[in-house]
Amino acid sequence: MKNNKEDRRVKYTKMVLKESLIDLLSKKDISCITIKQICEEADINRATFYTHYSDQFDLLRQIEDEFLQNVKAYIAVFKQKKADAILVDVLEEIFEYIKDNAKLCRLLLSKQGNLEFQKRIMMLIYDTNLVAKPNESLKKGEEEFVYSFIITGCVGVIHKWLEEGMKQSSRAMAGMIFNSVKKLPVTFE
Amino acid sequence: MKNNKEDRRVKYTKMVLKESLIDLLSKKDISCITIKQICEEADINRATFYTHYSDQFDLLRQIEDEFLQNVKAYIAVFKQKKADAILVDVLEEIFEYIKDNAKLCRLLLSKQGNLEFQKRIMMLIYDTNLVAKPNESLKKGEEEFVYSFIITGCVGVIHKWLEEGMKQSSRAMAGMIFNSVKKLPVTFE
DNA sequence: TAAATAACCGACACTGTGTTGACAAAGTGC
DNA sequence: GCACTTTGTCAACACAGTGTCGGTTATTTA
Repeated sequence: MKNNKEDRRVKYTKMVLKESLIDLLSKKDISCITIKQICEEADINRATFYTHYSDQFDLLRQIEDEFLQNVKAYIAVFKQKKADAILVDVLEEIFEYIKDNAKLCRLLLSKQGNLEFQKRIMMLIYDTNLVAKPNESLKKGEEEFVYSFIITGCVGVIHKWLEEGMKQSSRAMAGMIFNSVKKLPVTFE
Repeated sequence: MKNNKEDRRVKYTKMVLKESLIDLLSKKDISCITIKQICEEADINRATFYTHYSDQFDLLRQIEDEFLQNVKAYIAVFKQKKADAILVDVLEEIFEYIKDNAKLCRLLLSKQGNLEFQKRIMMLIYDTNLVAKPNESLKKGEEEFVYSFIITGCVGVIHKWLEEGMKQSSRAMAGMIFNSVKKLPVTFE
């Protein structure tokens, strides 16, 4: 029985296919990449590709899944380690993580990247309770929009930061976001 | 001589091709749409498509161009008509315009839509001088990020509003944005 | 009405797709 | 070690869509 563990061969195949796609994505748009190309680059038979993924988009989706899973785990560990960490510290930590994974982040947020990924990031931040529910000063219904405003705003800033080569320090970025957001009618944990 | 005017046949062909693509986009992702489908739906010969556009993406790009051009002209007219209009009024007007063109807006900002379009909207707003340069309370270099934060934040809110069926009035949305943004360290015209 | 322009049509070679069945190689449980 | 299962490989297949031809027909404009 193989239980929860994946076959080593499968692991290898998936790994090289992912690497291959990421490599190709830095050169061209996802919709211009053919399955044939991915397989040639990875030196994997085309038929094998189809046993794991339905198409390029499915493969990309799973790369996204993995990335988001990592971020989630990372934040969880950090919050556990420093239970009393204030928001600006958490933000700095997130910017550090992005810096460490700059290549992949830049790809997933590239101009060809779709808005669906942005939305998934929003859901993730929502799940981690990083930002608390907006306070009672807002009318009912409004808080959702302010929340949306903040998260997409943050993603936009991160995008810009990445595109321009991360010249600012993680601390500076965290401070900037913190200062902007604290003025808006929401509270933080 | 045809000078500046376009042949009626060309006009018609381009029009039906655009309509066809917009129609198909509401059903599936741009990269799943074939040129053959677009032409069948528009009842235009496939060879004719190639005399005007290089591929689906080129056609979509030109749809975006046209839309952005309209928005720009619209804002210009409004600002001229009411030279002393304050920001919240301009915002309301923009939300009204979006409402009137909800179908197309929703498509261009759909989850399959790419971030490139978001960027183009940002540039447009920048060009119209709707939001003035951030004030001197910010360190040099920071203002660009705050600006980016606001615009992407706004686009996110508009996206959410459209996706959820525009239940709030244009005035309410304008007020919400206005109240959020005025707290951030920027000035407005 | 005549010349110019644009769309239509059928055909072409070409590339990528998704699936199949037979076979080889690697991993698993005993 | 062994038998058994899983996985990857390979060649071949029919099929879709692509981009590009010339030749023809229809429409527009002057």
